[in-house]
Order: sequence, then C-alpha cells, then structure tokens
Amino acid sequence: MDRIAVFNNYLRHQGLKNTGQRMTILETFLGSKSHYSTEELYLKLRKNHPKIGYATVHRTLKLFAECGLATELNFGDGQTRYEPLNSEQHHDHLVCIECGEIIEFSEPRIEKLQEQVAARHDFKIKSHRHELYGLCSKCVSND
Amino acid sequence: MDRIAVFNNYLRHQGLKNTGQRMTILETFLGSKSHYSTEELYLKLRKNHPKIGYATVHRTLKLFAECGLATELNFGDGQTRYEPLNSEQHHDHLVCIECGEIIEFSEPRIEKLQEQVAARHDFKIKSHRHELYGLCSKCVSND
DNA sequence: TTAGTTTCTGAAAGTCATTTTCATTTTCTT
DNA sequence: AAGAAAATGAAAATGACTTTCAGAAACTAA
Repeated sequence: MDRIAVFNNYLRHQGLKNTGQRMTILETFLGSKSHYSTEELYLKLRKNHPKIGYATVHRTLKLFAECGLATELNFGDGQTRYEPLNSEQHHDHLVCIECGEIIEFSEPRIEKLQEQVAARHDFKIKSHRHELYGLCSKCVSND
Repeated sequence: MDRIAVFNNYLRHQGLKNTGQRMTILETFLGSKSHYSTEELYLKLRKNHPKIGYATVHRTLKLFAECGLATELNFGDGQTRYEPLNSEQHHDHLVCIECGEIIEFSEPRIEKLQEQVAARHDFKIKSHRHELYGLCSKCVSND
C-alpha cells in the first residue's frame, strides 16, 4: 500500500473527505526530502497553487502526522517541522546551528542503551527525541 | 566560586548591573530543584515579591542561560523551562506524558556513541538534546 | 443523478508564549 | 552627589499556531 493509499484509508476511516487540496499538499510534501515547516510548505505550494490557504496546509500537515505519514520535529527555532516518513529505518538528527543543515543519523546501539535507561527507571518509552546541535563539516572549515 | 559569584561576574563582565530583582530571582531559582517555566517562577516569586514583573523574570532567566547557570529545556508542551545547573554531571531527561514528571538520567555510553556519530559526519557537537517520552512507573501501573 | 447532509476551505480573528517598547526608576561611576 | 547607562514593569507587539465562520465541495442514499 503506497503512501497515497495510506492517506486515503485514514481519511475514510475517520469519516474525513478526500479533497483536491489534500492531494496536492500530500504530493508536494512527499515529493521532497525537506524538513518543511508549515510556512515553508505553504510558500512552496503557493507558486503553483495560489489558492491553497495557510490554515489548510497546517491542518493537512497535522493529518499527515496523525496517520503516521509524517513525523513532527522541533529543532528549537520556534517552528515545527514535518518529515515525510519513508518507512525507512528510524533515525535522529544532527542540526547545524550555522547554516541550518539537517543530517540524519541512526545508531542502534544508542537505541539499545535508551531502552536500558528506561528499564532502570521502570519507564515505558513511547517516543524519543535525540538531536545533536553544532557545526556541519562545511561550517567547521569556514570558521 | 559559587553560583551567585558566577552571576555577578557575568554581569560585571557584560557591563550589566546588579539589581535587587536579579538577586531575588536568582536565589529563588537556585533554591529549588524544579524545572521552572517563566510563568511558574513568576507566580512563585509573586507571593513574596509582588512587584517583580513577568518581563523581568523572563529577561533574568535568559541571563541565567547565557551565563551558564541554567539550561533551557523544551519538552514540547509549548513552554520553555529552565533548569538550574548544579555543576553536577550532565544528564538528560525522561518525561512522563501522563503526569508530567521529569526524571533525570545520565548514560556515559550514550554520550560516547554520540561523539562517534558526529565524527562519522565531520560534525562538531556544541550541544545536544536527548529526551525519552513515555509513562513513568506510577502511570504505567495506573493504566 | 440529485437532494441532502456533512465536511472543507480560506480569510480573518483569536490564542498564547515570548519579546519589545517606553517612560520612569535604579545603579554605578566619577 | 550628579550624570550616564542600564533596568524595571506595564502594556503593546510579535509570531507561530489554532479556531471561527460562511460559502464551497464532497459524500451518501434513494
């Protein structure tokens, strides 16, 4: 089942309607590997679809997150970002505080240790956030 | 050098002034192990110091963060929280999504692995954020 | 297909935490 | 003690996000 089908299923299941705007937003969102904020996606969409409003983009991104097609990210710049879920393996992020570049990483050994930490505290993990902030290779050398 | 001296040093060094409000806020802040939001600290201060304004509390907390006396935390509830830096060992957080409890943990092996990840990407870490969200022991058993 | 019901949409207004403004007060330096 | 610089508190502004609402579009049943 591809991601468009996932979304349609979710809509039907929730008694929601499939609209042109939602499809347009989904296609644009999936067709990029960016970590969009609502604002950024809205501006990008506006070029070809000037009639889609900000509120619709916002509401639709939240729908993506609800149905598991996107993950909400927050890198502390005051804007929530949405990452398309590529059914790829789980990953976390390196965030360059100079140029804003976002690099994905995964480290199963860290995940393991997280589980151990949680077990130590009788804590049941539902989700986590792990971000490393600093300078990417380009910005390190330009300093 | 105790933490009050650290703050005074910082003020002098930046050409800022030492005021009664700043000292009051610092003492109250340090005299608790909470993870205060601006709002919470403001309300607590108001009991004994009703003339200290919200903006001053806010500005002062940012000063604490600047001079290293506090760490800004964000657990996704829409409020920035400030944690007094106890010159204790670095730690990260378990956050209970049911009752809001915040548990500190530290795991040097995770820190090590983070460094390895960064090295892999030629990335220079300046700071990081690592939070595990889920249910604390109490909330797990009440489910 | 169509009427009828429900949900959507976009624009504008509303929230809420945070930040800034500004007139006045306080601190610090000579 | 006087002048210069910064701080304060109240109120207004900001900015991301969320809600409202009236008209538009999508679904459903006959």
